[in-house]
Amino acid sequence: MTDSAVSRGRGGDKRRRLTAAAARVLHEQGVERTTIADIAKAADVPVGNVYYYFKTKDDLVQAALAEHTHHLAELTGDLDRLPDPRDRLRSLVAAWVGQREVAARYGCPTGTLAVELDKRADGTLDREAGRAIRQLLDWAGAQFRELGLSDPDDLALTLVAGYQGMSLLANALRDPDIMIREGARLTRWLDSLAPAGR
Amino acid sequence: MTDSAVSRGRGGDKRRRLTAAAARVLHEQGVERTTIADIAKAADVPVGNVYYYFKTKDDLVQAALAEHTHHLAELTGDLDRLPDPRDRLRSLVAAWVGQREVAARYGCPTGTLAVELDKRADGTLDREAGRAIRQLLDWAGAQFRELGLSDPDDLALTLVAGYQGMSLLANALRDPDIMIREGARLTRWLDSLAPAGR
DNA sequence: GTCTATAAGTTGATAGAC
DNA sequence: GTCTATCAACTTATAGAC
Repeated sequence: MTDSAVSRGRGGDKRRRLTAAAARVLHEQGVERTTIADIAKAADVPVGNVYYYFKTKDDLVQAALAEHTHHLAELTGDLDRLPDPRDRLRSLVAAWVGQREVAARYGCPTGTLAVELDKRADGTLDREAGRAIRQLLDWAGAQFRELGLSDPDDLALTLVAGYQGMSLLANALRDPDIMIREGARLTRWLDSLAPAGR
Repeated sequence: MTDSAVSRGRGGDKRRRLTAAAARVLHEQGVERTTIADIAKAADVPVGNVYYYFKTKDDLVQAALAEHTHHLAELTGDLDRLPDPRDRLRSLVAAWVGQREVAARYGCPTGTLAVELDKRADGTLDREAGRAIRQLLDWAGAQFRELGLSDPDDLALTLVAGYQGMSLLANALRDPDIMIREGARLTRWLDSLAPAGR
């Protein structure tokens, strides 16, 4: 193993480690309660060194947001392999329910981040989380459209709103079973949808 | 007018002014981004004087939370005057839609507060917002029960989750129309519910 | 009871050694 | 490229004058 390989293997991935740590810690603690030191510690990187990779704290928040959207893109990419759009949507709901323990403790990563960033009055990152949610809406809308259902965008809105609502309640009440109950309802709802008229 | 009346009229309601200001400002800016000075300024009370009425910042947060639950209790109290439980629920949805501009900018007061407080690892106020939400769940459950529907608590969960979901999406996408679209869907859903078969 | 001044502690960010 | 030491700003909370 060469020196450069060691350097890459040990220290060269610090940016990646910081991004992953930011995604996790910001989800768990929220943006405002998380300090740069918290993220640096979680990533095992010296505090002052963070600023070599990210000029500001907001840059770290943005990187965490990008990490979550990347994660979502991977998930929908996998689901796209399923031939039936309805199965893709059902599997999406199943994936949400599978994350119920995390959701009950910390909520939906994107949803809770959006709530927090939306409180900002300055025009910095207050709209960024909305784009991540729109990505999910667009994908779900495409599935409903492929199923030949009318008002596919309305259906996507209902599906995603259902997910955000059950995540928030599961979190606020600290009860993962809420994800199971509401997830089952969403699945029944998906099964009941049929193309309009005759 | 006596001196004491003046004193009550001008300065004696400072605690009330602080509570009202806290409820509004904490909803708009979030807990962590709001300083005591922000609340004091909004209430027109000198900064250092706040600590005479509230020992800590968390006491102010708790007072704001109580203000929101009080507001909710007033609303459901008014709705209780309607003879038909289904009308009560329909009016509740209408009230939510009526608040769509505020929801699109700042989200549901209780829901967004819950999201933020749930991020706390210390056992201070992290469960307090959940109690406020459970109050709404209980009231809605009672209405569904009075309608003779089966699984009234599940229905209440679906209703409140629908509200929280549409508020979060309207907020994240800055689009009050989402409240109208999803509100109409919830109303149709309420209309469609019928007691389980004979 | 009301308010001013300030203490005590924390955080984001930078300068500069290595 | 990496890290230590430190600054400057901000925030909660208190002490004490009025």
